[in-house]
Amino acid sequence: MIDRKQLRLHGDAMALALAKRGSAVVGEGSAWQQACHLDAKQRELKTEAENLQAERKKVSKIIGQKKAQGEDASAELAGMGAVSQRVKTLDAEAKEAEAVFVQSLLEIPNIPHESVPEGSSEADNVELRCWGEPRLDKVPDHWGIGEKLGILDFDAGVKLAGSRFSVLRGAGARLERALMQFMLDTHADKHGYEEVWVPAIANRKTMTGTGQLPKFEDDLYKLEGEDAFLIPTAEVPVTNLYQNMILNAQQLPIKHCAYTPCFRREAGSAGRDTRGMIRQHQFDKVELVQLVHAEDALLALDELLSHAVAILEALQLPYRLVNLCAADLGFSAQKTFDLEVWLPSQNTYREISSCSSFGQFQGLRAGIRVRDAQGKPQAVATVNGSGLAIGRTLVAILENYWQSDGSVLIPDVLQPYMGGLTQIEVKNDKKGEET
RNA sequence: GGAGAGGUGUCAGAGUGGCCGAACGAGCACGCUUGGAAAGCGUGUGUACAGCAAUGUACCGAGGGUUCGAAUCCCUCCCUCUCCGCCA
Repeated sequence: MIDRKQLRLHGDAMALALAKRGSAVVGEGSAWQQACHLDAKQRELKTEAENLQAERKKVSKIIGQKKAQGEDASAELAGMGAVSQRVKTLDAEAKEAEAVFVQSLLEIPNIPHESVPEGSSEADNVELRCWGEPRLDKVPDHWGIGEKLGILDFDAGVKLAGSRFSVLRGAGARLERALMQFMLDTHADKHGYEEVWVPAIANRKTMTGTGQLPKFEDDLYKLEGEDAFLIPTAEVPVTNLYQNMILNAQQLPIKHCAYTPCFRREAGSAGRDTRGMIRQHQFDKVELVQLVHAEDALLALDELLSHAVAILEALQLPYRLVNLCAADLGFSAQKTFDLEVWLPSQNTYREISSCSSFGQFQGLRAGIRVRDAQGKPQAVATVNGSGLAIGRTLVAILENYWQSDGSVLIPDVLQPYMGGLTQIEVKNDKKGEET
């Protein structure tokens, strides 16, 4: 959530910065315009209601005193009913205005940081650097590789749940688990993150705290009969661990890593990546989350990014680092670096981690604060990123470690987690017949 | 799922219509005391919004209602605990 005081004091500058995301964000009928319009109205109503309440409080006190002393209070009592009615009306109006105001505030995206490149689409994202030697020989799609090895089964996923679900078998399932363990161990033991294990279901308030709601309800799986959702990322529960808390300055930085399954409806991506494991309704991810002082946000982002990078480099997967332009920035993000892994079958880099700073945006929404030097609570800044998306990492390993005999080598660092297995061999087992 | 109890400030815990933003205590901070510490004494100690400020208003799980006036009475919902049932 953007800061309402900032909105009032520096509205024009904010509008300018927001427009980097696209003119519609601050255009006619936008939440931005509504918020600007409602701010003054909402305050006027509140002031009026408060004044009347003060009046009522004063007179009520006198009535109480008089009655206590057995005096006649009918003079004061007269007309108070009407005042009370008026208070009720005004108060209701003020509350309504406040609610609508906050609602529109919640629909305004974060303000891009000044270091975010301008742009109108993902084509304007800026490549910062590449690492590793991209493999340029002909490599089959990961689903082809996986099915030959008998470790990927998309038909089974469809049968059990529907499209965009898959089943891992044998060394594939083991590889998924190995990646999870390797990533968590690395972040917990080497990068200083405290591991947490959290629910994969979050309620509306929690979803609002990190910015998934109210705008993106269609992207979430909602639970029947309950006001709760399957989480699209561990960011949601992990960040909200500190929802409505005032932290001590010494507690920061807070660094958590967590594995969770993630659930996304992929409502807007019909037809994209329909084959394979790239875009699933359910996928595994190890997430990194940091809560820091506002002024440390961008430094923390660099640090967190290096932690995600460390996993890619340990796995010897070629990648490139991209600075997202304003138009491609997520709703809550202030600045985002994407890490894209090389997929030889597609002859391109594909996103495998997204590391963002949210500034105080989530801190303001979720009510996560820390006392400053004066003892006043200030919203914390949040930073998070994938470290990494496990399914896509598995895909990258299949393609980058594929050998022309059809087998796939296991990266050195994963072998201990695979029971010493050094490669996955082609299997010739026949599947049963579908009936 | 059934029955019961309960949700008050950092914690513990009073408060059943006005003198309650809220007792007493603990904790914490500062000061005094001390060779130093403990004890003791004193002072202070919530959040949000509006305002340059003085200050005002709101908040006793959430939302409604009754009343001139609600932490306190009524209704709805949420959550926690205990017992029973079911269950990985």
